[in-house]
Amino acid sequence: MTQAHEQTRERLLTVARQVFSEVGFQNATVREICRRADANVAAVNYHFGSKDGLLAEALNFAQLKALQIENAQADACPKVRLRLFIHDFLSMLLDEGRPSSPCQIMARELANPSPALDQIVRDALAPLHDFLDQLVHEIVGDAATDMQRRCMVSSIFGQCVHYSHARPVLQRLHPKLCYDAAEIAAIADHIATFSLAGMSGISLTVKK
Amino acid sequence: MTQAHEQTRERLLTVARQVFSEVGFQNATVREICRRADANVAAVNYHFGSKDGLLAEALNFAQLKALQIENAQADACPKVRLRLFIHDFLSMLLDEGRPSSPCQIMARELANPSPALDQIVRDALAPLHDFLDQLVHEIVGDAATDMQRRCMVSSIFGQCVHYSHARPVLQRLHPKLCYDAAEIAAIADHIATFSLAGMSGISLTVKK
Amino acid sequence: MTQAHEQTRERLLTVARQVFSEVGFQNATVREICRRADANVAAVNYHFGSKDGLLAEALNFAQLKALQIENAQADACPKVRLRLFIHDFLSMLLDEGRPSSPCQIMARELANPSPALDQIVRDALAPLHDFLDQLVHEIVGDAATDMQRRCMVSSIFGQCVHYSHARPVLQRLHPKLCYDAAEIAAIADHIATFSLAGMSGISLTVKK
Amino acid sequence: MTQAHEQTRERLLTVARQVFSEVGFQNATVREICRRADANVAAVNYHFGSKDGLLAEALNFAQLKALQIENAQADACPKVRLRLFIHDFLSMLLDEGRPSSPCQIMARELANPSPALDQIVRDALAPLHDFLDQLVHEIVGDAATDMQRRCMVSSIFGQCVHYSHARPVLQRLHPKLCYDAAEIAAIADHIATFSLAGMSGISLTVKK
DNA sequence: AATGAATGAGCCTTCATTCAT
DNA sequence: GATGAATGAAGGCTCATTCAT
Repeated sequence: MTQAHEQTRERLLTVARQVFSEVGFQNATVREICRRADANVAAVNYHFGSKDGLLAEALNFAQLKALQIENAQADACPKVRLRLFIHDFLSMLLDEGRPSSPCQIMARELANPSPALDQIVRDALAPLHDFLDQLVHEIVGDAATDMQRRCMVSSIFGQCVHYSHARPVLQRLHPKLCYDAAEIAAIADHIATFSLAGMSGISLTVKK
Repeated sequence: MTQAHEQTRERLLTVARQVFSEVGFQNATVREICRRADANVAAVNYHFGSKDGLLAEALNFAQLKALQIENAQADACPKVRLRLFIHDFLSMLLDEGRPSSPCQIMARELANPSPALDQIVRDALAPLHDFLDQLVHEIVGDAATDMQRRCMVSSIFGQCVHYSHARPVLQRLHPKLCYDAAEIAAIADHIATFSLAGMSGISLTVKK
Repeated sequence: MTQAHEQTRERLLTVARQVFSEVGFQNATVREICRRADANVAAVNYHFGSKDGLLAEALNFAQLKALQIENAQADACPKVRLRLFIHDFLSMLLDEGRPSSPCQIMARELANPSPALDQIVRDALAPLHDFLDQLVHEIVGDAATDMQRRCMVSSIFGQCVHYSHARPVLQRLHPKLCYDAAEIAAIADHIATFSLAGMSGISLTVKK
Repeated sequence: MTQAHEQTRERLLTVARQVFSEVGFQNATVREICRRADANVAAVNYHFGSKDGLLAEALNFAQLKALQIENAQADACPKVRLRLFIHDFLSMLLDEGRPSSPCQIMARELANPSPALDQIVRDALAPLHDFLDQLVHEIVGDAATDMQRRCMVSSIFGQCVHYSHARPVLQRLHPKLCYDAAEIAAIADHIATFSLAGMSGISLTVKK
């Protein structure tokens, strides 16, 4: 029955995203994923060929791409669009309510040269960097060089990802920390204001 | 001869720092470390009790602490001191010439709650955050709230660490990338200028 | 096929009982058990979770319990029942033809506080001591104190177990020794006669 | 300095007897013995060639032999001498105050075909069985066959050793159990009375 | 003579993967 | 098509023993 087949497959993907987000790809075990998906131990290899194959399928960046398209088409000035994008991207990275966005897995695997890094770069990071570069370009104009814009993009992206990476540390430093909607909005607001001022500061420096 | 003992021990620590930096603590195997250090498989357990013990010893943050003390005593205005610190910290994180600074391991383990994360937070991250918070305080004065300063610290720290984390990604995006002294100086300069302007922008916002 | 599963499981249990009987739990290696059972090294952990788990399963005292129930319901005077029980119990302990009765493992682990000693005491030794105490009570009546009956039980039990424990020694002292059915019957007869007379002797002493 | 040499050697033997008594030969580690004896890790191999060699030296049955000679020369009837011997032997086996008598090690290694079993049989068990056989012969005369006397010896010896073997079990069954002098005397008394009556019972049976 | 650093075989266990059914 | 029993490589660790000093 092809329907049951598809259901198992989807259940595996959903569970895999959760588990990969929680403990990382390496720490995740195929057994645990299959157990939680109420599937056979061999199901992962059967449906996806291998654990690596499961990761590759689990990393679906459709939402992230949609975000960029929607943002690019938004009827707002570039600065506001950046502010909006940071908020939406941070939500994907931090919101515990989300169904374990592939972005959270991406963040985890960023620093751990995982078997899927090439794919992640190709499908998510390169487009995302291009998108941000374009947005930054619209904001700072031609005042900044390519290299400078590239650094600004890294600064913005780095700040966002840091809150995902450093969550275990930040929770130790500030035990009250809890990534609810209000907190995420506050962080996004900070990063946006900080970054817009930062970009502006560098543009001014350049003009001199 | 106690010298041979110490030499083996140091060789193990040096190799361990390299391997931990390269592949992370979890992926590192005791066998590989001993092989590269030209020591017996049991050497790690003999000298450090366990793989965890080796990690604990490998994480020596003396250099990082010295950096903070030196910086605090420097005869320069806070903004210049921040600029200097960012440069020195980035050097620890990125310079491939360094003997695999414990800071590089720290960066790797940031997001991977390793067995030594509590130690890392206690010995390195908490003091470092306090140090940066103080420095930011000197720069922005009382214009910013505690919460705002905390966010500024995360923004600065996050940008720095990102260049360490995302190295595999950035090298794929920009194949020419090479963290030599000049490149590190340029990055440090960017982060400092960006952040000082960012802090200033937030302070102004507050005053309104 | 679940049959293959069960067959492997049973083969492992059978071999494990043999090996544990031969060399003791600590000296037994999982590798040797799996090798003899013609199974993979990981089979023990797969089927029983751990070496300890294998021991726990190998210790099945159903036969020993059945022996007690059957004996308690036998239509014979207490003295005859004791004689019968000693014979049956000794058979379990000594008969080389038996599939390495769990009782033989029990005897080995008696003095070696193994991870399963609590289980052994709970499931086998405590009920067995209670059973013997009851039987002794029927034989000597109220002439003996609780403490005296307890000592009688230890004397009976100790004699039986000794032939299991000391087998390596006795075979060195008396090279012709061979625990065949006739020999076991002779030993059981001796222990029973010796013990009945011993109990009687103590009861008489008490009355004085 | 030969004196220090001898002192280390003796300290190792003393500690080894304690450790072997406590945890058994197999569970004992050379490191632990050397640590407690305040000696070098290599001391055992240096002084005794190997761990097995240490066991061989630790097993000194002089006390046990002295006991037998003294008992044989005692001015008392055979039955009283048996009673005395059982008491003295039990003291060696159970008294925690004693400097870890080699007999306690012997009891532990009885059932565990240890590398020193041949030596134990030759030096301790064979003479001891001969001694008991002689004593039993004096008590029952020629009424019992060789085989019967052999069984009587095993019954007596088995009862004694059982209290040593089964200590971990007996302490679980009767938590108040504590082998002090009074308790040991009581147990010895029981075994003696029980055994004398048992021997007598068998002798009578024979005559029929 | 005596040390202690170093050895390497071996232990139990975990895990992604395979294959007969 | 789908299962789950079975696989085997590899991991961290322990321990008696060795050998240069």
